[in-house]
Amino acid sequence: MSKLQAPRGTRDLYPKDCAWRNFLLDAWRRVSIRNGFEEVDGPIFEHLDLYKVKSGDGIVSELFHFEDRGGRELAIRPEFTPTLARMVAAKANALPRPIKWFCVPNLCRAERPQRGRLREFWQWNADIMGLEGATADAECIFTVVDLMQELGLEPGHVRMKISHRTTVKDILLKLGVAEDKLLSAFDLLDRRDKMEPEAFTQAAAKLGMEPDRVERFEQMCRCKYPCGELDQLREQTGIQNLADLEQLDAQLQAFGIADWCEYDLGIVRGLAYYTGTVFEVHEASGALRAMAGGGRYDQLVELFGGPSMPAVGFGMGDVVLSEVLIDKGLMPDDVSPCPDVFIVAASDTGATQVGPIASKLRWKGIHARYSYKTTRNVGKLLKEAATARSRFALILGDDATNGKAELKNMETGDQQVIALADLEKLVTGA
RNA sequence: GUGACCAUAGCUCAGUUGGUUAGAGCACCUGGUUGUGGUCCAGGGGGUCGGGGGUUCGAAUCCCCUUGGUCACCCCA
Repeated sequence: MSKLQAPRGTRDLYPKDCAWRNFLLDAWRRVSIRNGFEEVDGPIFEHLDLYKVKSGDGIVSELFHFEDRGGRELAIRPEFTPTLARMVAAKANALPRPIKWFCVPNLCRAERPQRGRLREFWQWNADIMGLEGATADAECIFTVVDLMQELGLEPGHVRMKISHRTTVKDILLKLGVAEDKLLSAFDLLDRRDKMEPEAFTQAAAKLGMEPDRVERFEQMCRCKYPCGELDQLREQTGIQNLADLEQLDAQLQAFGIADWCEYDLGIVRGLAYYTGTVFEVHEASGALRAMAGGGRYDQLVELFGGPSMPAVGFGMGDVVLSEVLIDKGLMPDDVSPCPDVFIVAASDTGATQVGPIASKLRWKGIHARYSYKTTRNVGKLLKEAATARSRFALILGDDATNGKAELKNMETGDQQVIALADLEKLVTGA
């Protein structure tokens, strides 16, 4: 039995589960497309080396890798970004700018599963490449907000937390952190919640901060600043010119999503990777891990052998998103496709017409089902139609061979005798 | 990868200090005899108690290993 179980951290998607998965993927695609992104995809496995480019050798233990019969080291994709960068780098000069691509790959990571994290999952990625400036950053953030809105989430449910590398850098410098200790300071910022207060203070002091500045540092990284109100941040940091963050702030307001967003200088994300704006979406209470994360990473394409090209993008996984939607009561009970018509044979004569009518309907693109039971008990058959969540039930009696039958609207209960010639029209409402 | 807790039917769970053929609800299937549905009633299938080994006259129950789940650490690209 154990050998026949699904591997750790994977999911079997039964019809209802698969419908839920598609419900999310469909929303991702719908939102991507209306925000002007084009769908791409790449191989489900790549050369292992591709993943070392961005993340170093340490990444190897966290992904599934294998050797093929020719001795090539390969790995199942743990993320899509390297593939994306490779694809862009390969045709950089032929692609019209800006490049706006999205993808909804399934990814595998060899990590221990826990709440919100599995070994195989689906992740929505969208990136804008070849465009500098806060507009592109804001457009990515808008796209994420658009998705949340599409799924019924509200600003009270989730928070878009935003920070900016250059702004935080300026703040750290002003607090007395030396230029060569900046990375360590970012690291400390990232880990602050997992540290004892004394350890935090000690570590901060080591970076060159005076005791009073350590306190200000801690205050700043715990405080949240509303989007559209940067004065608070100016006051607290004593920095008048917040540079890039101001431009981003203006764009977020222009996109009309300020009420979803707040600045949280504790948002750090991948250290060596992001170069400007960084953001994460969290469930409002902060109980779960991030639902989505992204930011600007202007060196990425170059890193993969392409030309220098600015880029901003994000990823959103299906696991935490599902948890939040279920938690908020926003996951529909059943999103499986409903039949348009369920055909019921109420007599032996009617039964002879089930096949011919079903096939005609199906050829017209109508979702038609019928029962495989032999019973003529209409009650039982209607129950089956109801269980299948069919919109209509077509009841075929002895008149079926004369071109007549009864059509029942399963929602309203209305039932009328119809000419089978009118069936398609009645069912499609055309 | 490290640690802690957990594992009985498809799902949610009972199961006395180790003691006869391991139970319930929901779900599923079949009937309620000749045409009206998400309620009824009756019946049925389904578990070698995650798997393997050990202790014992006897193990769902105790011990070890293993697989999976949950949580934290690592990591979070």
